[in-house]
Amino acid sequence: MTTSEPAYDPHDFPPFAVATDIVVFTIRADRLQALLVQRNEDPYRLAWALPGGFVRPDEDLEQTARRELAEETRIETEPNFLTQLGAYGAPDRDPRMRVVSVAWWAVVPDLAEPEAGGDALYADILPVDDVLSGRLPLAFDHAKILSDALEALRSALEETTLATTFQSGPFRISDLRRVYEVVWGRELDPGNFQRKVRQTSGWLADTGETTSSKAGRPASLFTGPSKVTPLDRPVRRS
Amino acid sequence: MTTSEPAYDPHDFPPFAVATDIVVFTIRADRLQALLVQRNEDPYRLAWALPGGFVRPDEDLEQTARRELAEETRIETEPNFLTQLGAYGAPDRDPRMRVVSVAWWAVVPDLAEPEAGGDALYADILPVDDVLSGRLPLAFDHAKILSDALEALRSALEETTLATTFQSGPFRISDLRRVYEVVWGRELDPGNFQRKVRQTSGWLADTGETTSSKAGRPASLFTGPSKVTPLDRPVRRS
DNA sequence: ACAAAAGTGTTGTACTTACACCCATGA
DNA sequence: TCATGGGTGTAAGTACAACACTTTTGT
Repeated sequence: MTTSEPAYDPHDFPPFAVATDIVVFTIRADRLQALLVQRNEDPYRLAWALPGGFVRPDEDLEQTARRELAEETRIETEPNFLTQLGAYGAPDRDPRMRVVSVAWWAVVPDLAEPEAGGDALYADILPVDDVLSGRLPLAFDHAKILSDALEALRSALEETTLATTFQSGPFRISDLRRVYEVVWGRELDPGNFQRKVRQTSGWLADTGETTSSKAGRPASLFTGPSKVTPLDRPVRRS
Repeated sequence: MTTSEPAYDPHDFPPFAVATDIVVFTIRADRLQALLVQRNEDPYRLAWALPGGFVRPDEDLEQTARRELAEETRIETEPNFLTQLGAYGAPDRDPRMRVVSVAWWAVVPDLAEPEAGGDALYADILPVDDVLSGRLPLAFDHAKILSDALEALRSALEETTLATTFQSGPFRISDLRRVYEVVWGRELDPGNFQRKVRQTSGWLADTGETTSSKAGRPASLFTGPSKVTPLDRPVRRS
């Protein structure tokens, strides 16, 4: 065996830091929004950023993300609440030192105004559009992470029953359709959507309740599955 | 704002190391195989493992993976050859120190017997089945990484034109079908598969050549697209 | 009665599946 | 001639998109 390179010992080099960044999606006012925090530390002090922070020595990666989310925004979550998006580690992504960040994403029903804590000055829920269009710049490479998370979300709506997790209680089929329309930025045929989701077994459970509607015929109310599951046939996006 | 937690400075703690692990799939002898190296260092000295190694201070994550692949197995690759699978960072995954590893995967046509180099004693191409069944144990959490990469590969065959990248030159449609059958572990109808891939525009380019067949009617030879692209309609796996 | 939203019917097209069958070659 | 794999034909079944239409409520 030949060894053309000298042995590399990670102890010889300045340390890496490992962090997490978290994208939490919700729908409010018929727009897709994400939970953001205003930084209270340099670099990017006062800039908006994804919640997140450094992994501690004996901490699991997902646990870090859940802890930071709780510290910075008071949102408490279950294990497996977050889905891993990937690792972001360009050498220059943090001016202080080399940081590799593991990004996660999740969906929550519309929630109470978040409370800030930890390293965050404020926590707020802001439209994803505003970030992607550049009107709302984010710290570090967080706009790229948010953009990648959005694609993961759009794809998950095609392939899984995830959409129901945007709902906090029993919902109408048109509420579910609205989720698709908001996330995909495209209108869907109400009749065809109705059939599609009703025919998919294991997705909706009819509560027997109906809305006392403000306008139009009352709608049946449904609940989603207890766990997000893959769909046999996708809900076609195009 | 309240700060219930003391500020955390990553410099206060023992450093993390960031590494990469790489899954390279190929098909040989009608079996799905992966490139593995035999470790020449503790821990897990002499055990089989995925190729990979530590990220250097000024190195991009994908660049690390490509460099390690070249050092350990002499396989030279282009940028964007690798697809990121995710980050693996359980606190106890490496007994020496805290290591977070970013995993990548890729497909190559069957290749010459790989040459070992760097930290690897040997490099070889071994059946994925043998790892997943437990007959061939791997170091660290590499069996889990390989299993996750296999699922990503199976899914990519459904949704993209990736299958052609298993072929080194012009190929028959039945060669392409064999890729699906080997990766999915399931036989496909030859006639229907033929129509499906021929009708998908942007996938196959007819070279005009045919095989001088050993048995049966000669087959047209095709080449794949220059870039892997998503399919409008998936090749259904189930 | 009218507006509005829920939900069902209908029809054409596209795709999938199973499997029969023909085609072109080597032995 | 036969065996072998390449490739096409065909028909049933399924799914989807477009859109008309009926149902059930509030005003």
